[in-house]
Parts: sequence; C-alpha cells; structure tokens
Amino acid sequence: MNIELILKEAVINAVEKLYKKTPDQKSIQIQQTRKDFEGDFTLVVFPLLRVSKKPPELTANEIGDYLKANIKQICEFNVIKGFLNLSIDKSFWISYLSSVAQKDNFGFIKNKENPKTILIEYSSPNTNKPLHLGHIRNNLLGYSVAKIIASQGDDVKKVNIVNDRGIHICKSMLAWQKWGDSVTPEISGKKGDHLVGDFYVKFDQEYKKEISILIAEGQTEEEAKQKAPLIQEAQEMLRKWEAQDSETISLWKDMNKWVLDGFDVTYKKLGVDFDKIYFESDTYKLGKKLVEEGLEKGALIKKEDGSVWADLTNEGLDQKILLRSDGTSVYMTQDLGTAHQRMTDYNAIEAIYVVGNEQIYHFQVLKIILGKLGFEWSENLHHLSYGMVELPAGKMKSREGTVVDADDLLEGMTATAEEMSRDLGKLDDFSESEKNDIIKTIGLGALKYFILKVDPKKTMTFDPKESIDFNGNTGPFIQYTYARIQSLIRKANDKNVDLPTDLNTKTKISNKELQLIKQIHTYPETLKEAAENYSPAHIANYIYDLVKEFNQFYHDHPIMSEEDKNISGFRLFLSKQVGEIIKSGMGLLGINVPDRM
RNA sequence: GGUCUCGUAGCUCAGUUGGAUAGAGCAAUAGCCUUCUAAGCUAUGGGUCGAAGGUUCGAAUCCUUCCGGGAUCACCA
Repeated sequence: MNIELILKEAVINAVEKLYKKTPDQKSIQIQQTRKDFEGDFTLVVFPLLRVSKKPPELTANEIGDYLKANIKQICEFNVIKGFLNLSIDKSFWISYLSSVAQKDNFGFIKNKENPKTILIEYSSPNTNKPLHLGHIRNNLLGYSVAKIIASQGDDVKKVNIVNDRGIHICKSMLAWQKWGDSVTPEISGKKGDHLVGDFYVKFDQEYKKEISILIAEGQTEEEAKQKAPLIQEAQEMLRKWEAQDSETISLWKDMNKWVLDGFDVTYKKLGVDFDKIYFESDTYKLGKKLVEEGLEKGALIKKEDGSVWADLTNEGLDQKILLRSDGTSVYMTQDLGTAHQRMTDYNAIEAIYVVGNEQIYHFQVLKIILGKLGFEWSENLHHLSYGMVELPAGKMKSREGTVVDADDLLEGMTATAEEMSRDLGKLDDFSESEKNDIIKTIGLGALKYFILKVDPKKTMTFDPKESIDFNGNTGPFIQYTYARIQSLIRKANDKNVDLPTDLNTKTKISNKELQLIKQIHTYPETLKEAAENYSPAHIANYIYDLVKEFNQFYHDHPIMSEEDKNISGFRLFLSKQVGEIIKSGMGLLGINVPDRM
C-alpha cells in the first residue's frame, strides 16, 4: 500500500470524472512537497491543463476538492500556482511507521519472482604490485553494488579475474632474479605484494637508465625502448613462461603466491570478498575458438595476411583485430573468451564489469562483438566505469612510486581514528580490544564513505596530506549518530521508558518527526534507484540526509524526560527505526556501525 | 582530428524521469554542554549552475555551438 500509487490512481479518477478524459501516465506527476510549503505530496498540474482546458489554479482546486472528498488519507490541500499540495493525515504516517518496524529487512526485496543471476566482476588486480587507492575505489564500488543489487532480490555472484601473466609480471620476476638476492617475504619481513612491487619499480628504474644510455649513443627513443637489454630479457622470459619452462614457471608460482597472499590480507582489511577468482593464466587462451566459430558463421573477417578482424564500421567504430597474423590472440580475444566462460559457469544472463573509465571503448567493442557472435546476453553486459583517483599533483603512477598505497592508507585511517578518539576522550573507559575494533570501524568507515559518496563516474582527487574528515558529511558522523541512538535505547531500557510494540496513531507529532517518517518512507525507492543505477552514492547521500534530519530532531526532542508516555514511546520508536535504516544502508555500502563510540 | 565524459559557493560534493526561491559539508565568524554521547546543534556570509543560443507554461537538468579539464581511438594488457 504505497501512498504515492494510491494518489496517482486517485488523480486519474479525478481527471476522468472532472474532464471526461483519461490522462496518460506521464502527465501524472506526484512528488514530495518541498519543505518551504505546506503539504506532503505535490501534484504538478501543468501537464493536465491540456485535458482540463482551464487555468492552472482552477484545475488544481477542482482536483484538490475531488481528492479530499474521495481519499480518506488526504486531510487538506492548498494550491500555489500550478502546484497542488496535498496533506496526508498524520495518523497515516504513524501507522506507516509501525508497519515499517514489522518488516525484517525494510526496503529489501525477498523471494523475487524471477530472480536473475547477475555476475559482477571487480578488483581484477595485476600480480606485479600492491593495491593502491584506485583499486580501493574499484573494490568498494564492486562490493557495494553487489550488495545493493542483491538487496533487490537478484542473485549476485562476485568474481575477480586476476591478471597474473604477461610482460609486466616478468618485469618483476626478472628484477628479483637480478637484484633480489633470493629475498622472500619471510626473510625481509615485508608483505609479499609490496616486495614484488618494489622489484617492479626497480625494473623500471634500471630500464630507464638503459634507455637513456642508448639514446645518448644516438638511438631514437623508440628504438632504445625496444632494444634495451632488460626489456629483451623480460620478453625472453615471457617466451619461456609460455613454453612452460620449469624454472620460470616455478619462480612465477612463488612470486605470484607472495602477491596473492598479500592481496588476501588487504581484501580482508577492506572487508571485500568474492564468490570466485579466475586467473588469467588459466583463461588467456580462451576466445580463440569463439573467434574461429565467428569466422565460420561469417560474423568476422579474415585478411590476406591471415589476421582476423571484427568490422565495426556499421556501428560507427573501427575494425578491431582479434587474431594476429601469426594466429595469437589479443586482450580482446581473451575477454570474449572469459566473458563466455563465466556466463556459462553461472548460467547468468547479465553481467557488470567494474572497470575504470579508460576502458570504455574496450567494453563498447566487447559488447558489440559478442552480439555479432550471437550471444543474446551481450545486451545485458554493463560497464560500471568509474573515474580515476588523482593526487593533487596529477595521476598516480605505480612505476614511478607516486601512488597512495592501499595498506598504508588503511593503517593511516585507523591511526587518525585513534588520535581523534583520544583527543575527544571518547574511548577512555574501553578495553584495549574494544577500542581497537572501534577505531578500525571508524577509520574504515571514514575512508569507505569518503569514496562511495561520490558519483562513480567523476574523477576524484585525494590529497594524502589532508586527512579524510571525521566531521560533517562523513562516515564517522553517521556512525556517531547510530551510536547515539543505541545509547538512547540502552538508557531507555535502564530507565524503564518503554519501547511500544504498536504506536498510538493519535499521538501528537511535530513537523520534524513527520519529516523523519516521510524520509523513512523513501528508503525503499532509494534502494531501488541505487540498484538500477549501480550507485552507492545514492544511498550514501540518502543516509546523510536522514541522519542530518535525525540530529536536529534529537537536539530538541527530549525522550527520557518527556512525561507523556505516548510521546516518549513514539520518539524512542522513531529513533530505533532511524537506527535500523542507518545500519541497513551503511551495510549496503559495506560500512559497519558501532554500538558505542 | 573523431568518439565519450566531466564543468554547480574559496575547497569537496548533493541536486531523482525537466518543476516552485539551486542545497550540504569543509574552511571563516558568532552562539549552545550541572539535563538522552558537542564526532552534535543553531546563526551569518559566500552562486551570472563554464559561455551563448534554442525547445518549454517552466531548464543546473533536454538540444545545438563554443570554451576548459580528463579518457580513448595498438597486431599492449
């Protein structure tokens, strides 16, 4: 019994009765009334003037009269210009709040009729360096979007495809061989991914030296880049790897394990996980068969030199190579193969790729080619592309060491949270382990919220020198409000202020309280939109507004000292519900909320 | 050059399929803790929504052109 639907239907009836015509759905525009006006919902009558053939005010008044007479929830209305503001009876809102409390996961959809299996791929790291801030954005987005979509009743599978082979991996391996002195994570005491990453940087440094020497000797930059001994050795190593040379493979396995163990630690700290991890070393040969089949079907073309291409000129794009003249495959070929493989593995019909916006073109092409190959699900492949995270100085570059490392950042956040708590004297009477849990929750919450509240497609800048805020529109602000609510509930329990099981609909409530209930009312719609748009930011901003509103309420609506039992009970009930929604919404962002802080 | 994308307060960002007087936070200033957690609340200042046209009863939102930033256009991944 969604009140907006009831209103919509009623408006249609009104128009039919009054003007003898059926309005089309689009012309019924009902929205929340802006705060500066009296009312709960507003009908915009402009689109209906065509049917009414009367001035806006008159039309609005006529419809208002009809609605007030026929819909019992409507107690009053006013008209300003072409806007018909409808007031809903307060008892309706109070009973609505009661009904919300009876739902288990308010706003979630359970037992959806035809749940879809949706794959979401995110993270997809390279095993040659540790994770950085860009990966954090990717992981948080992927994990949160997966939760949000699942909350709307579909079956979501999280997959990670680890890029564990290729020339970049060989670079780290080679540098380790040359300058590593048999060091291991155990010996150095360094986290494996960082250790390997150091060798990747080392490679680049030495490689650059060689290049500048060659250039000094008179070669062009182009030539020098190709002819430097190090890069040639790395290429040789890749050839050996592909030929399954046992020594190379063994080194590769060792170093990959170091990195993957390191990733696991970071993933765990971040609180993200996967249903399945694919490795590119297992899948990089996939796709060739699809291409050959496509060739037979005539969906692809073969050139004189034997290379195979997809012709996308009808789609306004170029031609795209899929098999080189020597028959080897390219990145796109692989991706065709892994896409097919995954969809088959899970019998899925929809997939979301969480990948940076520099690959927009790649995914556009991928989708078209899969369509040409005859896969109907190609229509349901979505690229959730997100903007880069930049430093004030510009882009982050792993090879040059100008990155914000994920582990460092996480640690820094916890440290800041601790400092903050200490300064405020918040955690003085907590045990050491409680304290640790709480500061981790707060630090992580600050980071996650900081990243997720921003529209994914926007490029964001991050200044490592300025620590992430803990006041205002931040994770800790929301967590704090939650903790206060929990404290309220505990105190109420001690002081025998009852939490009613059912609300008295005659209770007198303030505008602020009404406003809060109305905001609770939009939570399910917010979740739905967030799922449709793959947008955690929607939810983040919703919770912020709710919390802001709640704090105002909290400030000037006493609960314990309120003598009217009806009112104190109602306020406690309302507070608890707000708390539930904070927890639920933050949960969808992958952010925990503490009971005390 | 083609395609895509972004441009809203000093800074970081909201702004639902076009709707009423464009909103928050940070930073600045001034208030509020013997009473439910001050990581909070209140107030003040701060804007030609990149620019110009157009569509519309109505545009930050849609269309066109231009300006500025970013991405991409490999027989790299």
